[in-house]
Amino acid sequence: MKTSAYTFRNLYDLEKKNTSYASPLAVIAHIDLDAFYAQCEQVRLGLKATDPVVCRQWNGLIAIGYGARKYGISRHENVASAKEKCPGIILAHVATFKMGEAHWKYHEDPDSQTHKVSLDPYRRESRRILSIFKNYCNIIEKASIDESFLDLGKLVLQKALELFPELLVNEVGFDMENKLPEPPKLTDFPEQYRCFGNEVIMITTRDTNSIEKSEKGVEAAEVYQKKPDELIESTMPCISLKSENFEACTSDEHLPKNNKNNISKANDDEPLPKDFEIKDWDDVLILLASNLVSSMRQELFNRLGYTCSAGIGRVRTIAKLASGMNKPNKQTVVRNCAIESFMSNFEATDIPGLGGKKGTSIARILNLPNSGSLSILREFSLPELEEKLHDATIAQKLYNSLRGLDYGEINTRVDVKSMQSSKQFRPGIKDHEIAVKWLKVYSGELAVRIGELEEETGTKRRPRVLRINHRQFQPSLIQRSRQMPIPDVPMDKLQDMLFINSCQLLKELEQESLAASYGHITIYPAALLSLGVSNFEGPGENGKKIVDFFSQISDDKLQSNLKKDLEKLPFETASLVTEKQQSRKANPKIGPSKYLSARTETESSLLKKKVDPIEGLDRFFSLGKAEKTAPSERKSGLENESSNNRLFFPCEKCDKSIYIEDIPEHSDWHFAKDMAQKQRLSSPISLLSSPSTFKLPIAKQSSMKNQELGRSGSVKKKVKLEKGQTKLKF
DNA sequence: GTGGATGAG
DNA sequence: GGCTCATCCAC
Repeated sequence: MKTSAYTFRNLYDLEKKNTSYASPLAVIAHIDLDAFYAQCEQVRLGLKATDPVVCRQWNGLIAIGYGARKYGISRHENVASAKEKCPGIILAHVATFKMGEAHWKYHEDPDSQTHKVSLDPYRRESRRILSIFKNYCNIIEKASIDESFLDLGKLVLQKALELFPELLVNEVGFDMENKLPEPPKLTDFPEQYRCFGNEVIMITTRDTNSIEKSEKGVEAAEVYQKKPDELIESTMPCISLKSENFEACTSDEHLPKNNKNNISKANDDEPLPKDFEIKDWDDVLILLASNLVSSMRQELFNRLGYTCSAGIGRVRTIAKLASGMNKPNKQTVVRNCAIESFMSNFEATDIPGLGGKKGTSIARILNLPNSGSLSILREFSLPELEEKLHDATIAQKLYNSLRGLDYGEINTRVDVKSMQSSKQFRPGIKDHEIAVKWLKVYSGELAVRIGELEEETGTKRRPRVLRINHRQFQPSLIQRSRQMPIPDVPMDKLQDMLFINSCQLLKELEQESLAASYGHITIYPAALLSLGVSNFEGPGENGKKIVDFFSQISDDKLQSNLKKDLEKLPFETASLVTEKQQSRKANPKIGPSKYLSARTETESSLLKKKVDPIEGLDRFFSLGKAEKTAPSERKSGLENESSNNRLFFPCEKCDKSIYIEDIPEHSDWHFAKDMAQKQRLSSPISLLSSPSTFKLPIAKQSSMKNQELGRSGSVKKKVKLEKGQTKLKF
């Protein structure tokens, strides 16, 4: 009688979140929505999965539905060639913001000149989908908008204990290091679980039939595919959910057919492969897991109409690679005994995190072939890898990955670290004014998303850093960004605060460019303008990235390693460094460090005087709450736009009308005046009510009436104060 | 902290 | 290949 290779400890480790993923009996699933954006559009438009739907962004295609792939349409194609291949193609354009409008919408004929892409609909669907999975499994990590990892350990353990009472531990003082009892035969298995579920492809091995690779101890993979109609009824833990009103697609032949009325006992006519044999308890667990995932996918489809592909295996890497193997609408199960042969299907660069330069560097250092690299890689011993890669940690991780031993936790909460709203411009943005309008759109989008994040997590989470980024191709490729701290403001003021500060950052970019080029060239035409927030503060610091197991490999490290291996590299590296240094020197007047020190100085001096940023901002925005005027008449620059479509405020101090994007600067000017301080280059909006201004009595302010506007010299249109408009207190 | 680079889809 | 998003890392 043979016993299990696993211990009771291994099994019961599955019970707890912080040990389950590390058990050799761990069961991890990776779920990946099929052609997600395209499928979202297909569902939104009430189409069938077989319809040729593509998701379009301007004239490019960003997702090709599987119905359209039949026509040979792929990414990297434009609308014209897609139409050619498939005249009946359904081109669904992504939702867009129209310049100047606060909310995205599915515009009829969006123009990249006047519209900006919004991915919000997909984020929303992503959340709905995830919430379905969460009803089954609470250890779930959202890896991206269309991917998630699940730790199924606890669920399959529960099921296994229910089905196989011999696994229960009743004795006091039982030694958990004892081996598990002999695993059940397939025939001992309850009939309903004697399959893997719907549309499952099992990666297994066959002892009897080992081919050439067997000499290296690698078994040949055998692929077994279940037929689509073999879905079984799940008795897995599942909260009963009321069905939603999705009706399309249910008749589609490509999709799972069954619902509660149409369940077949799976194994009646089509059992598991004849030579499938439960080798050990890991097979039992993965069988249960596969059934569970099948049910989850089924429920997702029944309720929301989405299909997905899934991979199931011992670790994240395996699950991830497996989910990509068979698409769409299939799940791939990798038994532990098949890991080695399974991995041989891939290249080193297929391993998550090694897809780019890092993987290439490693391949070069280790002299890996273009194909079959993973098998070769596995021939390196750990010490060899350590020696060649000059990094024990990386070597270990790589070594483990190749063998499916790279146990990684499933992080229930992956904290968002940054958000960004950006857009590229084909003919570049031509001037400041247009740029400001886009900043308005960006800040609106970001504010909404920050709000959604807080709603979703139920906790207050705010970004602390605001960053603007710009790129231009004339005269050469120039890319610059500027950032500043974000003050804490109430949610309803977030958008305006972001907007005003982003305008300030834009000005800094413009000035820097001006200074750098002796006044002749500005940042326009701008080929890219983006606004991002980062450094979220709030609860939780357990964020771990999904893909990047190899993030610690610094390029420099790899470069220096390459240096040691390849003689010629040092020259390249050296010349690169020189170029960088030179480009910095080309801008001697206003270097980043100067900005940095100037701003820091200003801030700290203000902070010393204990200016409350929130109070300051409240004051700044107080006009929006003015009760003296009727709501209908109340007008502020924030809600009202002047004839030329620019937002403006009247300044109480000098009675001039100031465009909103100029407010920070204008305020700066007053501040500078008051403080007799010239150095100031920028300040976040929270500091607008600088100490002196903040306390200035009205009378004193009027004495500044005739002062000229700020240093930039740009022309400010004077606008008459409208009826009922409150004066703005700077 | 700031700015640039990289990875992924 | 263009576009968008997110994160990491050197300075």
